[in-house]
Amino acid sequence: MGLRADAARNRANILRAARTLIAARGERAGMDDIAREAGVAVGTLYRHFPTKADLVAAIVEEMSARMFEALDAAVARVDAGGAAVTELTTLFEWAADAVGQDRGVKAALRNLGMADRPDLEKRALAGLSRVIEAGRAEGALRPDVTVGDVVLLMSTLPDDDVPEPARRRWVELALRGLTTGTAP
Amino acid sequence: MGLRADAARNRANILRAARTLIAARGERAGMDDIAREAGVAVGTLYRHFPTKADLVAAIVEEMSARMFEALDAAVARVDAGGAAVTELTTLFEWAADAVGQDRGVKAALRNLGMADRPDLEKRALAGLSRVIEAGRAEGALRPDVTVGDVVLLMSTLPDDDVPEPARRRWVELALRGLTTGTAP
DNA sequence: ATATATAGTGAACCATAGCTCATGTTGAGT
DNA sequence: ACTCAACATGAGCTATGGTTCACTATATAT
Repeated sequence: MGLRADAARNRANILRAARTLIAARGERAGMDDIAREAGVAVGTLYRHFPTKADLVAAIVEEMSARMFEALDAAVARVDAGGAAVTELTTLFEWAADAVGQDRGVKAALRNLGMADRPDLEKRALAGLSRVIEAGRAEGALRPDVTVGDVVLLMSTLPDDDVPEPARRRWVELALRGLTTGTAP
Repeated sequence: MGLRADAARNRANILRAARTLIAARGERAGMDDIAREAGVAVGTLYRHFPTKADLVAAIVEEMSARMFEALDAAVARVDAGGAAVTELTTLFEWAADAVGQDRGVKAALRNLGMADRPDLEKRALAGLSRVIEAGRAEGALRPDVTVGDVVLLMSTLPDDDVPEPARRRWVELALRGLTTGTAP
């Protein structure tokens, strides 16, 4: 068998605490703080995650999972005949919201560009490719737009030190750079 | 009279060292390192700059000065009848290069948005306004583009952890969001 | 019920980095 | 030359934060 019952419970509590604190304070969240929030001693924390980097990686992976859900949903809608630009817009807005609420998301977005998990990266890029290809076929996206462009833009989404309306405006401007729409 | 001869010399050395190390390592540059690079003891460093924030502020101010030169030159060319979009492009490309070579520039760019030095901020925004207004008049910039948009985009320029060609591509995409040009 | 591997505890360790201060040095005015 | 305020020095203080480990507790298989 695998984990002891109490160990499993603690692991879950640690992840929940880390999620909360990293969302709020980013990597500035301390190991002692996370342990206290989880109702656990530091040593226990280190039993489950031998290093802070490991813990952060676990959280970032959770973020990535949420991103995949959003991406998969978008791809599904595109495959069902939905407008690709609409879906791309939705994705950007989803990311902007996520970045605003959770400091860990930025790291997850960066992970898309740089290869930390080659397998997942492949999957993400494949999904995005699907959407972008469709958008180009529709003539709604400029013909030279690549997956790299989208990843590049997403990974430079403004942090949450930029107020919400500005972040939304940023998305609007970024999308204009990708789409074929002309000025009003 | 003001500074003693040796004090002035040391101050200059400190600023030079700080410039170099902050350009290379950003705010991660340590006070001890800067002092050693300047050929000076830490205490001397602290005599001239009572706190690290003060030293960084001094360097950021130097960066701002360089930015002003670029901006003023652009404004002058626009006033002389130059194309505003061209100048805006030049500004973005200048900033992208600067960010790539110097980690301190990012902080200086952020200072444009947030008010740290209200007087200088006013001047920067006035200059940018001039260029943007001209661009709109030419019909080369979309009518709804504001100074805030440009500052917003500039402050999210990719760091130097993004390779050079990608940074340049980013500028291209960002400018597309501001200009009226259609897809090729 | 007992044994024991597995897990938990938290005080202490260590490295880093900003900063201080008692002491020594020197530029510049007389 | 002499003086002294201004300046420089650098060992060490302090706070922070990741990490360890000797010891204690307990879940679970028998």
